[in-house]
Amino acid sequence: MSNGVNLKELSQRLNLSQTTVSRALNGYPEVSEETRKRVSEMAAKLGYAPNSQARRLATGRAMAIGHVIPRSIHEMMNPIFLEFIAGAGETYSRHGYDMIISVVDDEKEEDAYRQIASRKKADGVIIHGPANNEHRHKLLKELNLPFVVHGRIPGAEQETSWIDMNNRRAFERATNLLLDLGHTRIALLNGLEHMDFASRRRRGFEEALAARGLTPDPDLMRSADMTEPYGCDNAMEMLKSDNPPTAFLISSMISAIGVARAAGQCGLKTGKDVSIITHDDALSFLPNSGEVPIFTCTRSSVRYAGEKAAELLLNMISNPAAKPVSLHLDAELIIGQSTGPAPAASR
Amino acid sequence: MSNGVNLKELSQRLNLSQTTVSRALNGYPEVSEETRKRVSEMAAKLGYAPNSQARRLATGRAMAIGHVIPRSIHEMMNPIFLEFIAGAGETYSRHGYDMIISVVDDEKEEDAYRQIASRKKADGVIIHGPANNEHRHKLLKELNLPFVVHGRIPGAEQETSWIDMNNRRAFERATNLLLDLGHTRIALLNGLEHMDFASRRRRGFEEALAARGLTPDPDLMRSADMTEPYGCDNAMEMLKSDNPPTAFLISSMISAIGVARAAGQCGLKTGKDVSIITHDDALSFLPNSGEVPIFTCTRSSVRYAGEKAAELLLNMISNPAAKPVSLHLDAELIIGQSTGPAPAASR
DNA sequence: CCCCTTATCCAAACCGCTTTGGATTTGGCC
DNA sequence: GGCCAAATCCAAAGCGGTTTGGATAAGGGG
Repeated sequence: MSNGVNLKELSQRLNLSQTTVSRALNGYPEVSEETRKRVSEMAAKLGYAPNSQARRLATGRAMAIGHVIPRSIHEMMNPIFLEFIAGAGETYSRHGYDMIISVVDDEKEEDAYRQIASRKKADGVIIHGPANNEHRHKLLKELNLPFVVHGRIPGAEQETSWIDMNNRRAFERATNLLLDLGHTRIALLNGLEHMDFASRRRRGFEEALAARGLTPDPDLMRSADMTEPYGCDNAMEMLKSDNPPTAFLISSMISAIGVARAAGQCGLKTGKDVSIITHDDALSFLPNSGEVPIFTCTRSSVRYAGEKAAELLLNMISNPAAKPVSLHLDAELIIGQSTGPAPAASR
Repeated sequence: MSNGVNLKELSQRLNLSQTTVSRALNGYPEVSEETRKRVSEMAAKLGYAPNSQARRLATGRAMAIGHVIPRSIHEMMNPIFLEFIAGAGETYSRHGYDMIISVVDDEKEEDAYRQIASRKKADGVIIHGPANNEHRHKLLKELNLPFVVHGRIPGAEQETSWIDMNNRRAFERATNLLLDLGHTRIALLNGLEHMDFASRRRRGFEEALAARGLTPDPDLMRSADMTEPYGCDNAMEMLKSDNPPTAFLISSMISAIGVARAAGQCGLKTGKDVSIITHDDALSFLPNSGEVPIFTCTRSSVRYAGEKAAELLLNMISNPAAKPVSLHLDAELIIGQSTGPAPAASR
């Protein structure tokens, strides 16, 4: 019951060497099935479990994956990150890996990676939220620390392992849907566009417009942290303008909720007077499901991305020579209650 | 540049013993300032950092705190948890501790704690979301694993260290505010009431009503995971009933947003036709600030709670003999746009 | 000048596990 | 019966730090 038999004591109780006991428990073939059974029974009885630090020291593997998140970046402190973590965490624990998360001051981010490498705190890391001018991957290569990117690093797609959804295509399709419904004044409430995912979404939006000979109105394009008030305030401002949009394309459910609130306050009915398409990361506390989801959306489970990213990384670690591999997830375009034909131009 | 000098190599380069080098770097007094300087310079130059596994093995301290979260519990997979983690994480890294998070199947929760203890994966843990019939603390005591509770364990307040906000009082005050505004039919959209925090909030609500001779209407009290649709659907149902509430008291901003949506869909103006008070955990992506916040709320920063919880725990660890200590945070009652006098009984 | 602190530094043990390189026993085959 | 390979098991050497118990040198007082 009391915690704390170690290998030595266990082996003494069994009249066996530490070697044999260790091998028995770790499934090596050089030990008879009979002894193996005897050993594991005694281990269970005494509640033996190998000290992880000792094992890690001996094997040279940290059996842990690091996630470092700069604390000021709101973008990261967000539920999307959490959901990703949840997915990744499942994979880790299924494989006996620990997940260690470091919340650090921005200027200490590089330091954090260096520490992980030099102190051997983790066998690999995940890069979250790559920016347009990303640099972390270079540091990590230099540090010889395996990593997987959640998202893509522009210009380094070939040489890095990553998992990403098709941001450009998703927003292109969403835009086309709105265009097909007759909307021509479409607002884009994007995430921070110095991030790669947001740039791609914007590109998808613009390209879809361009394909129909439309040029985006700069007044209808915003970019910021995806909070609820961000959605509400900007939508409000646009809706009250002389030439309001009839549709919104939004990068996050949370902001979309804000937009819906603004619409309500303006006396506009969502899905009728104003159309909304949002990206939906399938967050567990913000379900947008049902036969007819509240919001028409492009959906891609970020939790699933977390699971997969973790798998990629663990593979890289156990197979260091392998080439970089990447996973491209396709977002679904799902019709909900928030879209409808553009209202006849009346006002 | 290349990572990987160890203590031995470093000491050889310096013509010193490992002992001296170790002591120099760890600030022990038995080494002259001159050598200490020489040592640290060389360490910096060679990029030396002690291997954490080795250090942990030698010192017997894991220098890590564990957070185990059963994966099915949506309640835990929520942004509140994330925000708490963010706060705690800052404290940890400031003190050189790692944060390890285990996402495990429900039935493996106990197992996870046992492993942390027996394999010495962490020096302590945080208990999240204590239930009415909580049991984890007993296991942890048995395992001799220091812990701090985020929330309170009913019946074990004296013997455990915890940090909590005053849930009962906060909801009592909020209810009183609504009563003062003339509302008598007040709906309670609570979190899962098998959780301690939700029970307390309900108690506060009921006691405030009772103090004015009112008995709560069971039809106006709901309890579930605090999602957006939960708020919307239940509010919708109530508002469409024969005898609708004029005010809502809600356990989470997210659900409050849902309630506001329902109100909008019913053509009711929030803060006029219907009043809303919500608890606000001060989540970074759901700001409810400004001169006049959107929602009238009881506010308590869960991120701050995380920081403090971590501090309590680290103190416990470095001072194992100390008595349990607890921190009781008071939620602020903040007036926003979502409350107003009860409409004259007209319908 | 000698003895006793005090200031420095070191060799070696230890933390608890894995893993290498045998040693010993057993069994099959000619 | 003798020989060789397979099957078991073990002693000891790491892994990379921290820490104990001295040893050595330097300084101070009588």
